[in-house]
Amino acid sequence: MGRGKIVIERIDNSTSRQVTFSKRRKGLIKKAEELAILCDAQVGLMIFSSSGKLYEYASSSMKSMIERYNTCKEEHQHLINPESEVKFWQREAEILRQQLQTLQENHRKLIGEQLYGLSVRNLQDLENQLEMSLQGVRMKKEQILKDEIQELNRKGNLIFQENVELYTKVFGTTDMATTSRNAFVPLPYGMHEGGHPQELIQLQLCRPEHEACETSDTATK
Amino acid sequence: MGRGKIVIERIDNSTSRQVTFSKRRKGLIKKAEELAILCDAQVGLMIFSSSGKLYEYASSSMKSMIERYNTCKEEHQHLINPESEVKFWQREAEILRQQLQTLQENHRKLIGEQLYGLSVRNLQDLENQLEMSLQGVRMKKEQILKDEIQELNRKGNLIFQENVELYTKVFGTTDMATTSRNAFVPLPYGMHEGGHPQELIQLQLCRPEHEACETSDTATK
DNA sequence: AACTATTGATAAGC
DNA sequence: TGCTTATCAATAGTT
Repeated sequence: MGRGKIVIERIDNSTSRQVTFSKRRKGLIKKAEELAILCDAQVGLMIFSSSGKLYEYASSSMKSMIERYNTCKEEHQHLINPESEVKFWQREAEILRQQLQTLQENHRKLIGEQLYGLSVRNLQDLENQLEMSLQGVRMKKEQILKDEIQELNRKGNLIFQENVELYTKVFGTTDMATTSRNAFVPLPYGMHEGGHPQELIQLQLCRPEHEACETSDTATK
Repeated sequence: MGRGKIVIERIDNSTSRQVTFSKRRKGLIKKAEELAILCDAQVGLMIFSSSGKLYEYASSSMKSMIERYNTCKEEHQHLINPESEVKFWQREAEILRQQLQTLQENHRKLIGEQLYGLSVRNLQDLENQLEMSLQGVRMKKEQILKDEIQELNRKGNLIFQENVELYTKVFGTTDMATTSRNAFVPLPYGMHEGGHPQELIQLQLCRPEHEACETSDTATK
């Protein structure tokens, strides 16, 4: 990805090696960070230049990365001294406990418990947040329902067309659509060919409470 | 560098997060290796997927990398300590990390992110939960506002009475009190003679739009 | 350090 | 997971 293709081998010219190191190191760290964020991963990266200078990136902390690495590898070969290791893990647990508590409190506030000590302003923010969330959830729900309906309609159409074909085979006519409309139950699943576009209209998503109430009201009347 | 630009933030959809993780991990390791070769650097890279699996690359060996890292950081004092203690704290941290993750996921769902893969039923529950929360928050907010108003009125009354007393002392009559009492609302802070009691009347709580709707709904039911 | 022509990486789709 | 392809991003070489 440059003006020309290059072979991956040690760059002889020390200046351009240096320049390339600088550029690629930056790119590598950027990509490491992106991976951590995008994929919710824990990434640790350490780079020693040929002159011995250390560059590092860690999505959490390099120390915890190394600890985790060691745990994972079960290589407790004292890569970090044991006493400070105990302290490290104690601190780690403390931090996690803290985070957990904060999150729990947030959660309680969010679900409307533990509202003591909040200002009107805070409550207003919370209210807005909840309304947003609610909107998101409702949109998602409606989307699923709409998709389901569309799928049902699609299947219904297929079945209807099959019916038409079968009818034709049995009676040698395509009249079925018109006759059955009068004779039997109306055609299922919003057929269109020569059919009842109105029925299709009924298969859409209504707002729950209101319309439900209204329809049942008018029905009883 | 794909079919479209993407924002660098946690990918909600777990499947595509997985896929992206796989692709980018590969790319990252490749670039790490290239950097090491091209620039004669020592590169160590460790990646934990969100599910906890470890992937690593090291131009030499990870162990030597870590040792060099520690040396570099001057964190290399070896002391002896029961390993079991370390393990205990590691387990503790792991448990906490787990809890944190669970809670975070719940939280994300609750605030309407990460709704992928939820059933209509789940979404309905979520919606109900959110509505309940919203109600709680709104009640709390109203309570605070009402309390504030009451407090203001109380203070207003006290000040008014003080004013009456002062007035009496100065003019030797309680006339002012009786006249302004005809206006029947207690006088607010720093009111002057013949003040504007109407302004106090406006200090009551109006129901916001939504709740007005909801209450009228439930009322009709 | 900039600047771009190019190559390389990868998002989306299957 | 792997393959394909249209696009975007990284960067090699140059100024």
